Amino acid sequence: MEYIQKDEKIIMKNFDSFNIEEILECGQCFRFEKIENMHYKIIAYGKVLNIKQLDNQVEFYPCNKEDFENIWIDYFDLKTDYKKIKDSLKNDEIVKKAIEYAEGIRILNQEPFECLISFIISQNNRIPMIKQVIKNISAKYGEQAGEDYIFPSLEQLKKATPEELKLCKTGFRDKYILDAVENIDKGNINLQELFDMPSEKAKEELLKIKGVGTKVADCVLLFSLKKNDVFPTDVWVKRVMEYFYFEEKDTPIKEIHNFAKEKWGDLAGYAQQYLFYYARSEKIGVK
DNA sequence: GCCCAGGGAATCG
DNA sequence: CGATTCCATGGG
Repeated sequence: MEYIQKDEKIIMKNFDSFNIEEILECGQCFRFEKIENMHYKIIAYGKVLNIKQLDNQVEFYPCNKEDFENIWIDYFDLKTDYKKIKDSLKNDEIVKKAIEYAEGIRILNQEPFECLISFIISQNNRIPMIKQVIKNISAKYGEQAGEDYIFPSLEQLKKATPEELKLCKTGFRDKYILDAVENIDKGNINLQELFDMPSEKAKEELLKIKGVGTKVADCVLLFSLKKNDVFPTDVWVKRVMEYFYFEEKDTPIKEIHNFAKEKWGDLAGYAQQYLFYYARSEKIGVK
């Protein structure tokens, strides 16, 4: 991979395994907007960024070299060798098919606080609605950046009341958001420390929060805390796993986790993303 | 009107 | 432990 700065743009060339549509539409991230085909706008790390993918290059703008190196290389996981990961996972014929369906998926490294609140909102909710609620919360508590709003910091979200959150369409999840904010504010949970803990220990910490269960915790671990061995199992992943590996029989999440851990080990999280995107796009296992 | 959504808490047994 | 029920809201 190479990149150069040209005016207000970073232009990336000679990259591998990068498809902006697949990266953003694979359900890991909610703060993006499709401008046109292969042109998206994202909001993260206090910035608004356009990503426009052409045949042999990807443009990031507005963006300078400093931001690209300090923020976006890690955000887009550009130091990770996906070719190697995919080659290893392709030993499994089913995952191989899922990978070939979306070779350009990458797992983003999102901000832990935003990721945590976002996946609390995701529970028993639909993706367009989740995006709307996060947008509402950002507009109410976050800082404005052009026509957009940055997701609020802990200090900003501390000011929220249950009544206000409900006006943002959080539904019954208002108290869960506030419990997360309170736990972090009081130092009961330190998100930064979770980076240095093994997955199981970090997960225990997240589970202290009311409204955070196995699935939400696993998403936060995988999408913001670099824990690539976890296997978030939502309705789609459960369906696709049962369909391909458990003879379409109803299978407990625990059993699916054990199966994934044994089969894919430290790459389970990547396998999950390929399977999720494939299952949701092709509606695998839906009756 | 009915069903369900990238689930989890509360309350059973 | 596992199984049920409820939770707000909106779209199909």
